[in-house]
Formats: sequence, C-alpha cells, structure tokens
Amino acid sequence: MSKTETDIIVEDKDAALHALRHSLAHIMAAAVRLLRPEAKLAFGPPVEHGFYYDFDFGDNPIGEADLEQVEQTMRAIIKAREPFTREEKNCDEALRYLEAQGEVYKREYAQELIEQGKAVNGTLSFYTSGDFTDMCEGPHLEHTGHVPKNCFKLDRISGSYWRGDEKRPMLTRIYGLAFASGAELKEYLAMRKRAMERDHRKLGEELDLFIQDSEVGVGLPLWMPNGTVLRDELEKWARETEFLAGYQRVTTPSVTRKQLYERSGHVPYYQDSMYPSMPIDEHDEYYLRPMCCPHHHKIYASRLRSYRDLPLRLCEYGDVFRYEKHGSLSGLLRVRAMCMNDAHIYCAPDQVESEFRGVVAMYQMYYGHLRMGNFRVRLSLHDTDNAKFVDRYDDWERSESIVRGVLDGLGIEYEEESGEAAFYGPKVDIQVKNLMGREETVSTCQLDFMMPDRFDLTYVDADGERKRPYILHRAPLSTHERMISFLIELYGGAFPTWMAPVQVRLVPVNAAILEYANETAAMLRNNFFRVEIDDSSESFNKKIRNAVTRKIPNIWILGEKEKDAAAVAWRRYAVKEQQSMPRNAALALLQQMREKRTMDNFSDVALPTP
RNA sequence: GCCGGUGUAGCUCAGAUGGUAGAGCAGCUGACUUGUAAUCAGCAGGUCGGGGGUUCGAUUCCCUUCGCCGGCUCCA
Repeated sequence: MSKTETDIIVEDKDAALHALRHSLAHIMAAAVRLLRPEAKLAFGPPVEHGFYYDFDFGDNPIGEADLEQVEQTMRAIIKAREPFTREEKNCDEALRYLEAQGEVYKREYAQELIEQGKAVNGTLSFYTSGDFTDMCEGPHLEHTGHVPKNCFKLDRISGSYWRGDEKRPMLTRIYGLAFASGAELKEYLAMRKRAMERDHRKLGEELDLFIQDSEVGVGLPLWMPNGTVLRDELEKWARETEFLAGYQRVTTPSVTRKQLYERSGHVPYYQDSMYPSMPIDEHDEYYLRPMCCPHHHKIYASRLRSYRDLPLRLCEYGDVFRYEKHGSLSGLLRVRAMCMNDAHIYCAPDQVESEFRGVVAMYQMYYGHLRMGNFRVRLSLHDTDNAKFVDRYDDWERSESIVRGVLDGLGIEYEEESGEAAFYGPKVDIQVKNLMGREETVSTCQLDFMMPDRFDLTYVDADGERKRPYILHRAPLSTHERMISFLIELYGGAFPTWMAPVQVRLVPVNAAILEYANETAAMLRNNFFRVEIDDSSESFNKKIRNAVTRKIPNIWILGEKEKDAAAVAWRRYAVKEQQSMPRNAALALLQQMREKRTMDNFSDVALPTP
C-alpha cells in the first residue's frame, strides 16, 4: 500500500512528538543532575503520554516534594535555548568515557549494544546540551528552546528495577507528561480527571457493588447484593451460551491435595502464584486451587472415553485463589480470590481447529454484545530461556503453530509475544486497557499439550487404539472480578436493564398514588424484575435525582394521569426523552429487553419492538 | 515483595508553629405532599489507621506496623 500524504504528515507529527518527549527526558535528566550531581543514569525513553527517566540516587533519594524544583530547573534549561549536539564515539572511547563518569548502568548497556553488534559503524552516539551529556540514540530537538510553553508536567515518582529484573537494583523513575502543546496537556489532564470518575473502585463503593476489608484480607473482595446481581446475570448468560454450545457444567472443590498439583505441574511451575500449602491431619498437605483444570481432568479421566465422547466440554464458574504480590493488587482488577468463567475442551487432534474457532466465535459474540471494542489480541508464546515453561520444545513449536494457524485462518489480527504463555501451553489473550491505561488480560484461550500426558488422559479411537486428546482451556468472560471491573468503567456504572441491580425505580408523584405504585411493583416483582418504590418524603425532583445518581436504568413515574390510564411515564437513564405507555406494554417491553439482553445503557441502541 | 506517595465522621474534604477537631452529602427524627437532577429544621455520628517513643500534654514531632493510591515485577 502506498503512503498517502496524510500518513506522512501523521508520521512526521508522531516523530516530532517522539523527539519532543525524548528531549524532555534528557532535559529532566540534566535538571536532576544539577540538583543531584551524584545521580546515575539508566534509561529515559519517551512513552505513551510523555516520558520517564530512571535514576539511581544512592543514599540520597528524591521525593515528590523535589519535583517542583526539578521542573523549575527544566524551565530554566528550556529558556536558555541550549542546542543538542550529537557526537559519535567509537566503542572503546564510549566505554572508557562512561566508565570515567561512573555511569555503571549506561556502561552495561553500551557493552551489551556492542556485543550485540548494534553499535552503528562501530560507534555509539552521545547527545550534549549545556553541560549535560548522555549516551542516547536520539533524535532530539534542535535546541531546548523548541519545547512548547507549558507542554509538560512532572507527574509522579515510582520505583523500577534495573532492566525490569527484580533481582537487580531498584531505581527511581520520574514520570513526566508531555504533549505537542500546552492545550493538549491540559486536555489530557482533564480527560484523566474525568476518567477517575468512572474508576470501578469509586463506583463500586458509590453503587454498593463490593467492598474490601482488611480484616478479611487484602485482595479478597466481598460482593454486596448489588454486585452479586451483576455476577449472577453474567453467569446466567454464560450458562445459556455454554449450554447452546454443547458444554456440560461440573462443580468441583476449591481445596485439593498437594499430590494433584504435583502431577499437574502447578507445584514446580506455578507455586509462586499459589497460597502456601495447608498441613492437614498427619502427613497431608492441601492447597487452595489456583486453577480448575486438574479437577476437570480428573472428571475426564474418571472413565474410559471414546472418540464418540469428543469433544467433551466441561465448564464451571469456579472459585480460584492466587497469591498475587501485595503491591500488584488493585480493586477488582487484580485480586487473590476470583471466580472464573472456566472450561476445558477435550478433543481429538483433528477437532482442535474447529473447537478453537468455536471459542473465538464465543469471544466475538460476548465482546460485540457488551460493546467492548477496545482490545488487542495477543498470541502468548513460550520463551526458551525461561524456566517457568515445560521444556518440551518440539511440543511448544507444534502447538504454537496450530494456534497461529487458527488465528491466521480466521483473519484475526494479533501480536506475538514470547514469554507470556501458560506453563503448559500457548495462549491467545484478549488484552484490554482500563481507564488508567493499565492493560490486563481479560479473556484467554489456551492450547494444552502437557496435561493429557501428566494425567494420562486417553480416548479410544475408531481404530481401537488409545490416543491422547488435546485440551483447550478457555475463559471468555474472564473472572467475575476482572470482567466486572472493566464493565463498570466502560459503562460508567450505568448498566443495561438486564444486568442492573435495580432495574426499575417507581416514583409516585404523591402519596395518593402509592397504592397504584405498590400494585405496579408487585406486577414487576412477580415477573422477576428487580424493582424499588421511592416512597420517601423527599421532593419529586430529589427523587428523580436520587434515581439518576444511582444510575438506575429505568424510572417509571406514576401520577394521577398514569393511574387513571393504567400507564407509566418511562424515563430512561440513557436518553433524555420520556415516554408514556400502557403499563402492560411497558412490562412486555421490559421482558423483551431482558430476554434479548438489550444494551439500553447506550443511547444509540434501539429498544426491541414487540 | 520492591520504590514513591497517602491515611481526619459511612462518603467528599477543612483544620491547628504540639493544648484531645469542623463542613457538605449520606443516616435518624419531625414538618412539608411535591410532575422530571438537591424542601426546611433538629439530632446523632470521630480514642484524627494501629502500636510504641519524646513531652506536663500528641491527631500534629520521631520510630514501627497495617491499609489505600501510583509504578516495577507478576498475572484472569
């Protein structure tokens, strides 16, 4: 495809922004150096909304209180219009220079670049502005004066391991925000502030969806009645979907003997993510389960299976427990106790592809329906350097090429990443970013070549031979915790009628209407709708406001007119207009919305027509 | 787990150079009986995250611990 003019302009703009952010990282490092001459430099790249730079401050750490001073110094450097000059040093000279400067991190990196043959023409480039020199690939702005006014802001400080390795020193990372103009920075800050209003932790509390309590334990959410409705509705949907797709439900326990996880490989490969074992009775040990798969494999193995049984699809919304690192826990997004939309498909080799397609179709249905459009597909592969993967490399290659082939065949765009696989096989992960830009795996589908061996799973084929099945692990609706955290943020807490904790709030205009309201509530409740009557002594306006701030999808206003006509005045959360209709018609419409799982929380979605 | 922040009523936040704290909303009570986003009044609510230290005296200073937030690592 030939590049159009617009592509080139966009590319230039991106390149310019990249250079600006890169230069600001450099300017920040220069400023930090003026204040902390002993600070050692690590990496300082441009990133999505700005830049960061990693420093080693040794015994003289920097805090957020120091950022203002760093910013002021940066402004002074910008005002001085210092030119960026590029200099190329040959490899020896570069190493000697970095050595002399005591730049241990830069030196290590330079050494690595040289060893990997990445020193272009045998040289490494350095950029200097003012008195500050940094080994850097560039490009930079012509001079610091090209930084637009008010276009950047130092954001926050955090720790960061050198080279992302937790065994190496913890450096101090200073993040800055930077945009092409001050207006864009302001816009981004406003956007971020708005996004915080939709934060699932904030909405979870406001809407009484879930709580966490330190006496219960960190990462162990308690689901309130309202939140439990969301879970129940998702679960009901999954049951219907899985029933139609030929799955069978099973139920298995949350604690299990150590032996099972030794056999499955969880103990050698996954123990870091498991709660420590519990000693039971004399010489027995039990674990809280981190996954349901071994239990399902046991059900498969409990009897002789024929090729006629395949594919066998076992599903369970199962509670699993993972000992996540304390610092990585976050609301419902990352917890230690979760309930997973789990299933395992046992199939013959020639069924893998069609089963995989079936799973992908299920994903697409869920994501389309829920309007989760903002995701990327990741093909998660093994990594030969990594001890966390089973070392059966032929099997890895084979199963990875099967999955790749299926994705290619379906025309799905994806990005391959090494080292992200499960310990037992490659994964297709759906990666979704939350409001704060934090990306997590939501759905996953995994091809497993290892468990059939470990559990000695077989089926008798048409030729009478015992053969190994393949296993697909899949969780299209992820866990309740993670999925609901994303849905809360996507919908801003305003759920469609079918999911909403309270589906209809009845607002009688005055006390004389209470009887009609009670009758209407009974009608809805008898049809299994979640309904509330606002019989408080608040003003009418306040009652409307209360219903709206609770993000209840439907308000039915009941007054004399409605009572006389056996009607309701229906005000929806998602649209401004209100509509009057006979009460029976309103009930019928509500039933349609529930049955079709209409996404009426979006104003552009048409309601069903009876 | 590591680094940096942070912790005052159910929620959102004030506050005092160390002399035991206030507001709005929510809650409760009463009055008002209301047609599409806040009626009025009153009441109640906090050992200022926990523990230890310094001090005549600590919510304020120091130490320690826990929770929370952001990031690193890790992951559904």
